[in-house]
Formats: sequence, C-alpha cells, structure tokens
Amino acid sequence: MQKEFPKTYNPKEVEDKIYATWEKSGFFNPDNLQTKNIKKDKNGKEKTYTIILPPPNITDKLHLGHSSILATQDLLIRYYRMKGYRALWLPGTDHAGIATQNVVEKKLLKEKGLTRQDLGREKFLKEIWKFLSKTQSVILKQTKKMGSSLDWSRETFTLDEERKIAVKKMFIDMYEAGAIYRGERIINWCPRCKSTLADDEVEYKKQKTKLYTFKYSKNFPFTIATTRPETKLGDTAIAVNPNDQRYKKYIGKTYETNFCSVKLKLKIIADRHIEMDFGTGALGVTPAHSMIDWQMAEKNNLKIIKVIGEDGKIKDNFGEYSGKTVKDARKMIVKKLKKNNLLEKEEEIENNLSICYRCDTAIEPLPSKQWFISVNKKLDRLGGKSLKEKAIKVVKNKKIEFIPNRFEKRYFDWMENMRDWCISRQIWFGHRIPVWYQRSEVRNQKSDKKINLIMARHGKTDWNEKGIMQGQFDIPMNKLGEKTTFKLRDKFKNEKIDLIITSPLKRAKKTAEILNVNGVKIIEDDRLKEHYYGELQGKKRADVLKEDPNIKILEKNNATFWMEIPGGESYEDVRKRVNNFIEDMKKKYAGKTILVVSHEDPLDMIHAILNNISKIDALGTFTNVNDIKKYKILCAEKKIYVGAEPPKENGWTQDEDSLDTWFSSGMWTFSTLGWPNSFKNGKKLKDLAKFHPTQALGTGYEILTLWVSRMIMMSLFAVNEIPFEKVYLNGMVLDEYGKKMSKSKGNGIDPLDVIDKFGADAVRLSLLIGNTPGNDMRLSEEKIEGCRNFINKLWNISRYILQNQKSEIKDQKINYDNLTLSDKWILNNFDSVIDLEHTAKITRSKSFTEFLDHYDFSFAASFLQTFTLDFFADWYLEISKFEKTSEKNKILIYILKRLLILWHPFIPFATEKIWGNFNSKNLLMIEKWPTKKLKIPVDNCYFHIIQDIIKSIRNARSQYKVKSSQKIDMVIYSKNSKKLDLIKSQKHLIKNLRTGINKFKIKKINEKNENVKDVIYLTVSDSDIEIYLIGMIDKNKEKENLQKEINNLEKYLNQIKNKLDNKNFISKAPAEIVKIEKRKYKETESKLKKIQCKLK
RNA sequence: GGACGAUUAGCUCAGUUGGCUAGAGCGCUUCGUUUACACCGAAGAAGUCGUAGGUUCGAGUCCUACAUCGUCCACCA
Repeated sequence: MQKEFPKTYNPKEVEDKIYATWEKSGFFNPDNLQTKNIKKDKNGKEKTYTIILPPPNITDKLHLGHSSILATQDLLIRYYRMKGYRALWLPGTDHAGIATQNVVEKKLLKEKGLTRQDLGREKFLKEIWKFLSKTQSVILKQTKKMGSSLDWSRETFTLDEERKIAVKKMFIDMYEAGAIYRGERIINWCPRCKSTLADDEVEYKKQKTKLYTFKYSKNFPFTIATTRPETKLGDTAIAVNPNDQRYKKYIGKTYETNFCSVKLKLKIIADRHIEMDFGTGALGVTPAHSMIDWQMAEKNNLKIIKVIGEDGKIKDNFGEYSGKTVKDARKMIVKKLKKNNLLEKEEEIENNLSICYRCDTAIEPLPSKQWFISVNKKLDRLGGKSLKEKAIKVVKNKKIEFIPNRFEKRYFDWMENMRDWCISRQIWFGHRIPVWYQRSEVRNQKSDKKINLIMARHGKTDWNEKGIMQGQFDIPMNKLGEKTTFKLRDKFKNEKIDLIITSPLKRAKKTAEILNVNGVKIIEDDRLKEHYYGELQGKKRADVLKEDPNIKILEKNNATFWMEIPGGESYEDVRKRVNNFIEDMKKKYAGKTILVVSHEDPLDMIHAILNNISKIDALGTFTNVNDIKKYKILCAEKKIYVGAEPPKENGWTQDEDSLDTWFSSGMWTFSTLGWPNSFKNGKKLKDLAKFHPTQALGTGYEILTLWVSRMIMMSLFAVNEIPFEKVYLNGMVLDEYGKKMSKSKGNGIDPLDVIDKFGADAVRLSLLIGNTPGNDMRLSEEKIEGCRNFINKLWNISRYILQNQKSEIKDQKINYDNLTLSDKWILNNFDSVIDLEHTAKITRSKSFTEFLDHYDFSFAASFLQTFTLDFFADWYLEISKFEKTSEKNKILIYILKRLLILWHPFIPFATEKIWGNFNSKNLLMIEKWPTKKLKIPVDNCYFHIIQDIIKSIRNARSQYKVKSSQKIDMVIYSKNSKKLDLIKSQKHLIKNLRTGINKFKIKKINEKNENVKDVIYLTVSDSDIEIYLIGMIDKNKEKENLQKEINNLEKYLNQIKNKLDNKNFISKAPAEIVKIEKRKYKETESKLKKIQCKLK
C-alpha cells in the first residue's frame, strides 16, 4: 500500500503537482462544492464565507507582506471550506494608476530618454499595458506558488472592461445623487514639467532658507515672518493663535494696506494651528499658494488671489512683479522692503522644500479644478445621512469589527476629520472621468432656452472727447452724451426689456436710466466696470504710446486693448470677470430679454466670448459711444455632461483626468461580484446576492484609512450594505533587524526564493506563527527553516505510522475497553485540541477550533504544534514502539488523519500529499472538519505522574553524568496504594522510555529498607512518591542537588507565607485564591520537610 | 507636532476581566545513533518583564510621567 515515502519531505517535487490537482478538482470555485456538504443557516440559506483578495498593485512582484496576507486568507478560506461553508476567495489585481504610471515613466526615461508627454497618451498607455501583462503574470505565479485556493474563474482587474462599466456607473450614480461635485483645490504643480503631482510624487529636500520678518507697511500693526515674500502679494488674511494675548484684540478686524505698491485687504483670523512661538506668531495667509492657508480660507470665507501662474511666474496685475520669476520677484520684494525699512529680521532656518520627484524642481501649490466626493452632504439616497455619518455608524454599532480592535480609533479619527475626497487625478493611466464638456460654438440646440441680450455702450463724457483714458475713474456723462442717449431711447420703445444690468460707473448708470423706457429693475454689477488701467488711467492714449512705445497692446483699426498695464487689470482678469458675468446670466435669466450697459473693453470682451472669437477679432465692436448690438445667448444647461458615453452630437470632449485609484478599489467587494448588472431595483442577484456582504477583509493596517474607509462608504452608497463583517489587519513583515523590507535597501526576502529553498508550507507557517494581527513581525530565514523542520517532522511522523501499516489504511472504530493509560491520555488530549478545554500545557482554555474562530492563528498553530510534537510524537509515538495493543494502530491512524485535517489550512501541500496515502475518495482540501469527540474518561494527572518520574530519572542520569549505556536500578516507594498500583501498571513505560532502568522495585513505604546506603534520592513534584536510584553513588552531588532544591522551596515558601500572613490578603482576595495559596503552602512545606530530612 | 504600537532569556516573540515559582522557538552547553525523523532525540543553563512613580491584599498585565525604537497622519509660515 505504501506510496513512495522518502526520508525527508521534498516540497519542490510535491507542491506544483498538488496545486495542479487542486485546480483541476474545481473546488477553488465554491459553485463546485457539493451541495449536500454545505451547512445551512436558520432560514435554510446556504452558509457562505467570502473574502475578496486585496488586489496587489501591478507595479511590482509580491513581497513577503503579500505572502503574509495570502497565508492568513488562505487559512481562513480553507478552514471554512472544510467546515462546510461555500467559501469564495476572489482574486484580482490593482492598476494602481499613479504608482504604475510612475514606474513605467521612470523606466521609459531611463531606457529611451522619453517622457510620457513625448510619447503621447495613446502610445504611453500601450507601454503601460505591455509592462502590466508581465508583472501580472509574475504576481499570478507567486500567488499560486503560495498555495492560495483562489477561485481563478472569477479573476478580476481593477481596470478590466466590467470594472470600467461599474466605475462609470458609480460615478454617474453618485453625481446624480449629488455626492459628486466639481470644485477648486490646491494641487502640487511642477512648473517645469507643467503637470500636477500626486502627493506621493512629491519628494522633500532639507534646505537652508531665509526667513524674513517684516511689516506689510509702516503703520501696519502686525509683523509677520515668511520664507516666501513673493507670495505675500496674494495675502488676504493674517492668522494668529486664538490664545495669543498679543493679538487677541485684532481678531475679526479687517485692514487695508499697501504692500510693496500692491493693495491688500487683510482680515485677522484665529486658527489653532498657528504656533505662537514661530516667527512673530502671526502668519500671512496666502490661500492660493499654500495648503494650510487654503484650508483656512475655506473655513473663513477668504478671498483667493492667485499670484503665481502655471509657468512659475508672477501673474498679471501685480505691477512691476508681473511676469517675473518667483526667484526674481522675491529679490525685488526683499529689496523694496529693505529700502522702506520694513524688513526687521533676516535669518537662516532649515526647512523642507517639496520638490518634483522627476526633476527636483520646487513645487508650486496652485488652485485647480478637481472632482470631489462630498462626504458631509446629506444624501436622500442614504436616508438623509451623509457618507461620513453612515460609514461611522456601521463601525460604531459593531456591524463591522476591526481585528485588532484598537484600529477602530484610527478609523474614527480619520473619518471624523475627513475632508471631501478629491477623486480626480492628473494622470493618464486609470479610469477616465466619465464627464464630457461641450465647446461653446457648437451649442445650438433648439430646445435650449435663450437670453435675448442687448448691449449698449454708455454715452459720451468730457474725457471721451479729450481722448483721456478713463478706466475706472468715475467720470459722469456730459450734456452731449445725455442728448445722444435720449435719441437712442426711441429705439427701445418697442423692445420688451425685462431687466437692465449696468456698470456702476456714473456714465453707464445714467445711460441705463435714460434707456429704461418701461421702468424695469436696474441692477448694478461690478463685473461690468471698465477695464482698470492702473498707472495709465487719466493719461491720454497718444501720450502713453509716445512715452512707452513697447507697451503691449492689441490694436485693430482705431480700437485698442491694453494688455499689460502696470498695476492694472490684465487680459485674463477682464476676460474672467466678464465670463463670470455671462455664466451668471445664463443661470439666472434664461428666457429673458436683458439690456446690459457697459464700457468698450468689457463689451468687446463679451462679444468675443459669445462669438467664440479672439479678442483682436472683436476689437472695435463697440468703438463708438452709444453703440448697440443684439445677441441671443444659449443657456446650455448641459455644458457639462456626465454619462458613460458622450452625447451623440459632435463637439463633446471628455475630461482629461483619471479617477483616483481608490475610487475603483473602493468598489472592490461589489464590483467584483457583478455589480451593477447584479443589482436591479435595489435587489441583489446572482453572486452579489450569494456572497455580499463578505465576511472578512484582510489587509495591511497601513491602508486602513485609504482603502477600508473608502470601501465602506462606496458599498453603503451602491448596495446599501456593509462590504465586510471583519477587518483583519496584517502587520508589516520586517527583516531580521526590524527594518522595512525594501528593494533599495536590498534587505527584502523574495517569496519565490524562500519557497524554492524551504517550500511554500514552511513560508506560510513562518508567517502565521508568532504573528499577531496589527503588529509588525520580523522574519528571518532561520525562522522559515525552523518551520520547514517542523513540517519534515510531521512528514516523518506520518511516514512512521503509515509505513507500519500492514494492510489497507482504514479509520477503524476504536474499542474503548482495550485502552491503556497512554491511549486514554492521548485520545483525551486530542479531544480537547479539537473542541474542548485543555489544561495540561496550554493556559488559555480554548480549543484549536476556537482559536481559529477568533482569528488567533499564531496561538492556534503553536497549540497544535505542541500537541503534535510534545504529546503525540515525543510520548505517544515512542510508547507505541513497545506498548503493542490491538487498538494502538487504530489510534495512531485516528489521530494522524485528524491532525492532517487540522494542519491543512496552515500547511496545505504537505498535508495533502500525506493524505494521498489514505484511501480517501476526497482531496484533503474538502474533507470535513472534525467535531466528533470520543469523550473517554481519564484522569490526565495519572499519566502526568508517570511522565514526571521518567523526566526525573532522565534528568538525574544527565546530572550525575551516567553513561547512556549504563543501566541503573531503581526503587520507588509510596504510601499511596493507588499510586503504587498506577506505577506498577505503567512499569513498562518507565523502563522503556529512555531511562535506562534495569532492576525496578515498587514498594509500600513501610517496606522501605533504610539500610541501603548506595542510593540517590530523587525529587519529584508529587510528594507522595519517593524515588531512589541505585548504583550511581555521588553523595556530594546529591547533597548539592538537594540543597539547591531546598533553597528553591524555602524561597517559594517564604513568598506564600508573606501572602498568607497579610491580613488584607486573607480578607480582600477571593476565597478561592486564598484556598489555593493555602494548599500550595501545605504541599510545599511537606515536600521541603521531606527533602530536609533526606539531607540529614 | 498629533496618534498608535513596541520595549519580557543572547536573538525572535507568547503571556486575553490583575492571582498556580513568568513561557515557547532559535541559539548556547552536555549527552546520545533508538522501529520514522540529524530538517533528529534526551537533559540543562539563562529573565530585577525599558526607567521612575502611583493604584491594589497582589502588577509583566491597570494609571501617570519619562526614555529608546518603529509606523501612520499632518506640517515645516
């Protein structure tokens, strides 16, 4: 019957074959498990156990951290599969947008010297897919090597076609539910690469820099400190600590000042993040160019002024600084501060400069449009609760539990402080945002509502006549102007005007009033003011041109547009405010007829925008005062379209950005189970109905916040269900020195290497033993080697038992009547391993099965290991070599078979291989988990006495340096006849278990022969028993040993005595404890007396 | 700066409402070739439980402070 059974277990020869057998069996797929073996719950529904594998990033091959996650999850899956659950473990990989893009781009740059921009979106993505297929197959191989019983038929990828559909649907649903919006946020901008950087693309460099302490202006009450004076042009507030006595009185006030000839309006705000001791304790707030300032601006409703542009230069409208690089502008400002005696201090400090990981350029934080998920908005879909509230609640009321529990706190901290989640990423690799924008010139749908717009330029002023540039100087209309305007009035008699909007400058307002034939409402709007000419205001156009022929202007016919005006508005400024005005009108006044009264530049600009032509083409449209033009504006509400496919008509372009990787992986529990197709009218179908919510999620604690929190929110939103019941958090696997394993340090252990060397089972076991959830673990090759040795031991235990089988291996019924003490002892102990209290060696009163139920894998493994080695191999197997009874063989098979089952989730390959020797129909992987108990009554302490005697003899032989070949004689005395009988009956054990006993007498204490002199007295823990070894006379050694024992006992006795003498102990400690202590005292005392007696 | 974790034998770690003389594996020392296994067996040595206080009849375990190491988050005006 024996199959090939080599002396040492060779995992290399076994593992791949076994894995192939498993795969072929189809049982990785829960659908193939036999229905009759599946347990049902109260409602008759099949019990399922699902884990969705955290999809590893396809950036690199797996490291031991992944192996650790695989080992724990495969353990759970195998355990529950054997327990009769439909166990599904679903594999997949993660596209990891940013990380992957970086890896490929770095590779590309290194190998070909190309950036992604050089290649273009399409070609670059091709490169990524090429890279991806390679790593994916490596990851797959590694995962299989570990023995993972994953259902490969359900394999997924975060960026495969089905997931693309799911992601789009999710985005659209969330958008329609009002959970997704578009807003501004500070992003990391690299002015050299001209691209945004994700947070983890930002690197930090320690640098020395100057901290400038200065005042904005002479009489300004605050002195502030900064390392970046140039950004101060965009300051809109000063922040101080709310507890700062120096500044308390200023909080809430607003000051206007002139900072280096730029006007600033500064509100004094309080923020607890401000350190009173840093600098002057007052911080100039620059919302547009600093993360923390941006947050303060959001909280305090501050104005946001952008100072630096995407080119890294100071924007227009900042006078002499405009167009200068950040560096130059800083120099200029410092110089000016010095000149005006405003710079109080200039000191060198060390700080962290954030730089681009690609080119080391200093990063500029800039505001930019991004997509967000609102976590605080109350959503109808969530019953009026916000995502945040829902996600917190399910953990608060224990629907989701963390293992270990302490991570709840981290979860709550993160959730409660969570700001809106920015989901757009400026990368190419990922789920493209399903939003389309329509270019304005093609907006021409008949169904759209329109505004009838009439634009009129104001009547003449004196300055108009003199050719002086008025700008925002409030020059009134003159007599001539009024006269011509009144003439115009007639034209408006037949117009049904609903509303007039006018520039607030006198000349326009007056015009509006005159043209208001029907006495409709007149609204003033600042955005319609004339172009602010800065230093040029009040000058004659001709003079300016003479003075500075290089000044940049647009000119066409007689019309001009001043592009760069010192201290004035730039082209963009005007365009932006005017555009804002148009967009506002579209929102508010669809279907109305509106008269807009304004000035030349704004009117030309509106004309350019509405006709989608350049400003130069629009120049001269409103050259003449009192010019009137009519327009129809389409109030296209669908300027933004959110949907899976673009609208049919031309002219829609998709958002360039991709979604945050966590958006797609946040949907992982349900998108992998067929959502959205498996979710109709709020009901779950197919896999989703069967396997969701999943039972456990296992992942590294470092992504608790990033991933787990997102999954909870997404699942609650999409299917109104928690995604999983338990979150098992794996710690990190560190090297033997406690350092994080990393490629750059070269201290990483490659799972494939160690699997090759020691076998997958050994690697798995080493990752499970001594590993507690949430804690990091160190791993060395020595540890794996140790596990390999254990597996080999198990192999040899099996080898011994199975090779001794003369006939077919059968699990036969054990006859309880023919059991020896050792039989009863081992069976009884094995019962408790499976499912009972166990007291002999293990302190916790739980069974192996219960440890697994409580995710205490490390303890479970060491528990079973103790049984396997100490109980089964070292004692029982040794006994079986000479204690031949009819039941022995049955018992060996009985225990071995079940031991293999219990070990299977930990070391699947070796156990399955050994299992092959049994004549079993089934693979071990689907064998039933043992629950049947034999319940054999036995007093375990009887066997313990025998063990104790044997150990003492062995110990003595070693201590007295008796050669192993030398046999010795022994006498045992006891007054306890029950114990004497016991020893008599187990004499063969004492003689045969490597004690080297020759003659062996057992006598009642009163038969003791006091005359025997050449004996050594041996101490045993049971004070009823006296042992004498004959023929190893070393009285000095005996004396020494006994004295040592006496010292030990006296010390101990003293401890107990102190306790018992303490009245408080007697009165306050529980009676049970006191009783135990008293008993201990008695026992120790009698033992001590006996030994003292012997010593004399 | 904030949070969390760790600190127990030479090393790696257990130690679950505070209560049997603090345990295991590796390593070390000694002995050993036996019906499987030298990837083995037997025996042994080795710990003021990071420091200082506190609570308690009783603290490795609970509390406070500190130290060292580590991780995450925020930030470095």
